Amino acid sequence: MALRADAVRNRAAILTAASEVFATHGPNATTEQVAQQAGVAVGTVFRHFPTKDDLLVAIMKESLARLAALTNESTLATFFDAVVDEAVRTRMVVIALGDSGLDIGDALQGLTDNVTQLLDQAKAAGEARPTVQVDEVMALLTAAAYAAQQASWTADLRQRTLAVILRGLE
Amino acid sequence: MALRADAVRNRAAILTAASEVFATHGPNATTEQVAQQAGVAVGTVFRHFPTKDDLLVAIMKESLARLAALTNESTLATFFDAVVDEAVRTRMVVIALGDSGLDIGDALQGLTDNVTQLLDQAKAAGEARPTVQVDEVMALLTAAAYAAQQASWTADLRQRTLAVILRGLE
Amino acid sequence: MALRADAVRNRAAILTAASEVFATHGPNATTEQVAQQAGVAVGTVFRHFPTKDDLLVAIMKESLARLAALTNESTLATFFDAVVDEAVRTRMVVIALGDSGLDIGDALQGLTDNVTQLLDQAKAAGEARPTVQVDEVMALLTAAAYAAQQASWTADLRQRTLAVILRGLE
Amino acid sequence: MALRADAVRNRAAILTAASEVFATHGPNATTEQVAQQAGVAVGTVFRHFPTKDDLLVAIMKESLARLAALTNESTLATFFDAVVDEAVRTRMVVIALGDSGLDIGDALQGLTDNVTQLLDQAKAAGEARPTVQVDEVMALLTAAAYAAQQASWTADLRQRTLAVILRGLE
DNA sequence: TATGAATGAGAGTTCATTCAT
DNA sequence: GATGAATGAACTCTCATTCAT
Repeated sequence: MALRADAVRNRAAILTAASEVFATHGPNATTEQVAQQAGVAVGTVFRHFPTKDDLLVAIMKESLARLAALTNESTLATFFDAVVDEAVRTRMVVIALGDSGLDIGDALQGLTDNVTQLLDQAKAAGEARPTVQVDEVMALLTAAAYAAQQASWTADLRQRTLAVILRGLE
Repeated sequence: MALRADAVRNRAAILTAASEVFATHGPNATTEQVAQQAGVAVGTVFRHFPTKDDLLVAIMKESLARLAALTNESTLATFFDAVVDEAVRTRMVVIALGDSGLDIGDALQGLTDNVTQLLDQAKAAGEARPTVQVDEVMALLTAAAYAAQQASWTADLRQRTLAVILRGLE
Repeated sequence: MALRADAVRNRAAILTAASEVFATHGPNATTEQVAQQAGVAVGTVFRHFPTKDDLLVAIMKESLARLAALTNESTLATFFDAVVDEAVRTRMVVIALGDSGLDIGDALQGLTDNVTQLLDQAKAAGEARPTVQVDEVMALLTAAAYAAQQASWTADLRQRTLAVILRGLE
Repeated sequence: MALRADAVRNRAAILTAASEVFATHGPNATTEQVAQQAGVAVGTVFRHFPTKDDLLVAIMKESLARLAALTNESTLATFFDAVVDEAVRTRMVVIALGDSGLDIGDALQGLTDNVTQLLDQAKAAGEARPTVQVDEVMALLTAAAYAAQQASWTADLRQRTLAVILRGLE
């Protein structure tokens, strides 16, 4: 139990490090790089995440969970913003939302459930037309997340792009 | 001259092969795989494209050029469709349109010019509001191309997603 | 004293576990596996046996000691049987008897002494010809132990193989 | 075809090197060691033998084939000698004859066939009793091969040990 | 003394790239 | 120009051993 504290701290450090490293260098960044950034040895990374993919999956799920948690206090509009924020911070969400071969189906489903509620609220508020379905909203979120990766993406461009999507949903 | 013909044929075969291979297995596919698919030896691939990145760049530019050529006979709506088609065929465009780190700036600029014309026509036809700028259209094209990668992307979902975007541009 | 009891119990548990684990998975089995089987943590294994080789040596010596103890109530024939039994139970004896590089010289010498007596008795009983020397008997024991490892080794095959060797000693 | 010469030479060099290295350091010796001994880079070893196990299997089969070839000009007695020779030269035979998890079943069967003939001849010549079966002869060959590994194995000891076995077969 | 997390040297394997033929 | 074998740096993962708790 005592040692557990260190372990928990390390696990967190590794996840944080992994987020940063993969965000900066993409998913091909080395496990070694992650370890260094986290200030631990490679072995420690592998003890916590037996496979590089496990690590990837973990940070993706974290990202998705973070987003799912936000849906409570969001409208569809602010949620699009949040997704873009997350996508900019960790390049991973986009891979997560997109079609990686990694097993994150459940986390994705969880998010989809929350987005469904958001969509229903938006419909009730007259901000989304009744015919809109969740899957296209998810697709558009993915799309927005992806577009947000561009280096040239300014605050202004971002605002204009999201505006188009939101207007399209009405 | 006879050899030159072979070389030209090989270059084409390699590009075709690369498109297929990278479309199927993603950009981490092996140069060796490309060579096999093209029916040549690895050395030949490297003679034509000194670097794997060169090969990647080449097929991206091809994709972008193909799209640029289409703008003549397109409206904004049909062009979105075309981009999605190309994105589905070669997974590369999306990387090309997106922020890959590869040097395809010029090809991208060429496409942007053509899209500008398309946008102007759309505005003239009342299909895009006057305030819309090219960069957000490019962003949305990228976004659509990306969303199109999903395995779950059905014809119906595609239609609905693009509809949202197009409606948003009006 | 109370703790000492624990320690003693642990040492025994580790040895037993190691026997089973190495018998099943060969000498490349992990120290971790041994620890789990013994129901202790790795650290404990290393406290008792500073080196994996030490552990290997310990269980080998145990095996050899077990066999040495048996010589009192054996004839050459039944002893061959006993060695084969032990070899089947713990894959280690065979390594022990063979040329492992591990330091078990003394234990081996102890066994050799006992076998010498067995051989003398056999000669007296007319079951081994006078010219036979211990070293070839030891070699044949090793050989039998090794042959016994085969997966295909049936009770019948075993009996026939040992019969040949025993007949050869007469 | 031209390069093939180099490749063939390398393949042979690797096999030879592997034999020596594994004979000296056992099957846990590194692929890197093999490569160095062969005077090639690791990649070359893996090009010829995609897996370390493939390499192991290859030299085992070579050994077994070498032995199988010898049966033509052997009697049971001289064949035992030959097996022991081979076992001393390459530690691998013994592993091959024994129960490795490696897939050499066919090569082993091939050898068994030849030994069957040798046994039949021995029976005809009155040097093996009619009741002896091949499987125990194979077991004894394995056993002899194994015993031969001992560091202490002198020419004299070897002769005496094999004599016991051969006498037992009569 | 026991625990089990951390270490880090290595092992097997891959792959872009080079170069002899 | 084409071939495909060779290269070797790099990468993922393992495991004996150490050490903080």
